[in-house]
Amino acid sequence: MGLAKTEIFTDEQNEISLIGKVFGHPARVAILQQLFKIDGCYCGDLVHEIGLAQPTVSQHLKELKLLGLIKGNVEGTSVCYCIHSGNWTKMKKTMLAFLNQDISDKEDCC
Amino acid sequence: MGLAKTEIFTDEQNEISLIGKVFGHPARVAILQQLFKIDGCYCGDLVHEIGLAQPTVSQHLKELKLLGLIKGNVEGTSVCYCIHSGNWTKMKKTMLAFLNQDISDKEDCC
DNA sequence: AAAATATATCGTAACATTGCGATAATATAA
DNA sequence: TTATATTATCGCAATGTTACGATATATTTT
Repeated sequence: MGLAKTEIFTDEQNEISLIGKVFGHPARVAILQQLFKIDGCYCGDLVHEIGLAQPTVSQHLKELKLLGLIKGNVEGTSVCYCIHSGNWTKMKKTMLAFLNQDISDKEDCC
Repeated sequence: MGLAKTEIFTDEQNEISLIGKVFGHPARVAILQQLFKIDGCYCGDLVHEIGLAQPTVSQHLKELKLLGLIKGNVEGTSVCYCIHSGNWTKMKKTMLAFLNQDISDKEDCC
């Protein structure tokens, strides 16, 4: 089917899975790392940096924008991209809560 | 194509994307949360807990095992599952490094 | 041994994702 | 206005994912 049954899961579980999905492709990870590295707007040639065709990169940018992790601002003929710091922080909070679930000190039981 | 070009990305980027992928389905998130909640082995009816068919749950468990986040131990006719705490910690380290990339204090530029 | 129980694997249908060529849209420059 | 430059969208082929019925496997019980 290829279609997750989201209706049987909690909002939190679905939200985490959406975040997971967007991190689930190395190109999107690379784009985010690049935007952090630049530490500002990246108006340039992300296509050249990433190494995929322009329509492909554009599509990945769209998914990052859709989840709100990045912003894009038209500036002349090009578009400047940067991390949406507020949404990044929110996302981080959600993921940290999930990742930091306590692991008991006892030995792994199996 | 449906096939990520992993060879053009760094090991770190690919690793993060594999982690993202496994978190990219609410059922797998739910399974992990359940295993944390129980805080020990879960030999029981994860199928009933999750609400998907038994082969489907088994398949999700397999993917979690493949990434090393859980362990399964045969115990009689059933199998006990628990978090692989060592690998969870390693995974967490990787994800935290990615999530905690510094966001500059200046306003979002775009 | 046969039945019961629990989990894994196989096969497959439905849907999603990835990648890119072609092309559209938008803005600047000549 | 026409050319140039940059990004977005469309369309499609190849591959991946999800879900589950059917069935296999393995262990315990009777």
